[in-house]
Amino acid sequence: MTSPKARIRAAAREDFGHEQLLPGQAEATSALLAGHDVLLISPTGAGKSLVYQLGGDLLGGVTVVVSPLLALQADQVDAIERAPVAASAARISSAEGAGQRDEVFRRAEAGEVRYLFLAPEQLVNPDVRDRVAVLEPTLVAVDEAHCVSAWGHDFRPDYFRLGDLLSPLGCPPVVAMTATAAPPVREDVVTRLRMRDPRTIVTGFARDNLALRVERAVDEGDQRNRVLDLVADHEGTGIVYCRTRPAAEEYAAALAGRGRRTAVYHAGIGQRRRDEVHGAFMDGDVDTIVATSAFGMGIDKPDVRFVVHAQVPESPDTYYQEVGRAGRDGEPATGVLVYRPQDLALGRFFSAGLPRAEDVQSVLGASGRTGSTDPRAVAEETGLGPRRAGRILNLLQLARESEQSTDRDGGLAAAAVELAEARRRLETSRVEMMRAYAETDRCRSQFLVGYFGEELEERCGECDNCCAGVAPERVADPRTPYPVQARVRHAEFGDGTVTDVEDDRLTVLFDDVGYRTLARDLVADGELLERTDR
DNA sequence: CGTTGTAATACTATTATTACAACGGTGCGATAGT
Repeated sequence: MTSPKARIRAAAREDFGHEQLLPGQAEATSALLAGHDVLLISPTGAGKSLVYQLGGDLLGGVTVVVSPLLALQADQVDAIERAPVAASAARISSAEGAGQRDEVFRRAEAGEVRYLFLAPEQLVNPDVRDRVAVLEPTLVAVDEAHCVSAWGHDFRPDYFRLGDLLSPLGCPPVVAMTATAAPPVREDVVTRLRMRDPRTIVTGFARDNLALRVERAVDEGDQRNRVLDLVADHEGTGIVYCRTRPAAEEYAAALAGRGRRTAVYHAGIGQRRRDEVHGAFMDGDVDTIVATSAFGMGIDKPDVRFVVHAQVPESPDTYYQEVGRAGRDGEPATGVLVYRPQDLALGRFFSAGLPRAEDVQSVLGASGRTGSTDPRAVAEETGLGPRRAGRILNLLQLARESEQSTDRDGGLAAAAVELAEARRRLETSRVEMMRAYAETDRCRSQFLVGYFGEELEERCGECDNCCAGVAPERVADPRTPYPVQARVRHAEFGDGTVTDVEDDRLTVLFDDVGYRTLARDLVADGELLERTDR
């Protein structure tokens, strides 16, 4: 009898043509084979896809892959069909007609489709859901799983319901994959997908070939000049990230005027143009892409030499993801943030406002009367927009799950509003953590890795703070009463988990108010902050 | 929250000041019109 690891290695070699497995791949796959759910956090390009491919290959049957972008699905379908095992992959989406969809299901029922790709929205259709359930999938893979947390709340509400939508499939093992997940995001993914006793596997947060820098701009003119000069100073391929479409257009024009081979990319330029620009970027016909956050998932070009942020993003989560597109080939690369504190204000604008108590009541009443939790039906009944209705339904659902006590509707509505407020506080605290990153004297890699709940023992030696000699040596006093991961209770902020310890302060992720950085001498006496896990 | 553009008000005039509204990201699916 061969060991599971040997089976996995053999399958990787024979069926997918990989002589070596990357860190975490065998571990994650064997956990799946043993029937566990797996949360796999690992950088793009570190072979997350191979985990569900191997899992599906070895478990047999149909693997359902939930993936957020249609373009991403197309790439992955192609990749599987090119593999030596020649497993067949197909997808269900609005891009195919009813006839093509029937054909895919017919082939899948005949055992000819091993990997079935779809967006969460497809599963909302009961017909699709039933036909997928008939296939009795043996594995469910959720790609870009952080979307469950980041988008599920109101942007793409069906992500929020993904756990519900997957439950008719018979509860096969689930592997959730993402390149970035800070502790609250991990928690969200696990809860929303109803993962059971999940194994969390984390690989490669530190990026030792990436030199991080922050340049502080005094005003808008200074900011603009710095961005343009930074791009001029860098050879090779790069990405300039902006927060708004007009800003992206403006920088692209200015860079093109300076003779740079430049293209602009955002959701307003049309799908056709987006495909062209992406193609030109991959082929090396364009050096510099100036983009909004639309230029994101699925961008995997190994030789990006620099990423410049013309404006500061709303969270370290987003920043890490965007700057992480530099230097995937392992060669030296730089990530520069041009920082003007005013730009942080946009984050607050973009975050959704709080629902009005009367709307919550009206949604609660409507869904009670009709017995429906379908956003469209509730929107119809209440006269609210489908988006707003959907968001409130999500909040009510959350309130039910966390409260258990559904005794009074008034209590439930209040709990829903309270949850919206807590979510908003978390978002605000993320903005503050981004401010802290921009203004820290510490090693920037240590800061970012710490934000994601991991620890980097040594300073990177590459970032501006390390190079300037201002980054303190490893900060944690081993005798600290509040080590990383300790559970604590604060007199004002409530319960939380220590996420980062420095010489003179510590950062705590509070359950109700998000991240807070506390001065060590203020909590030294143990009255303001107490440990609750021992 | 911050920036930008427009209108109203200030007013020896030609422009200066102020008030205020508008705008700002990410994508699925379905549908209407070429």
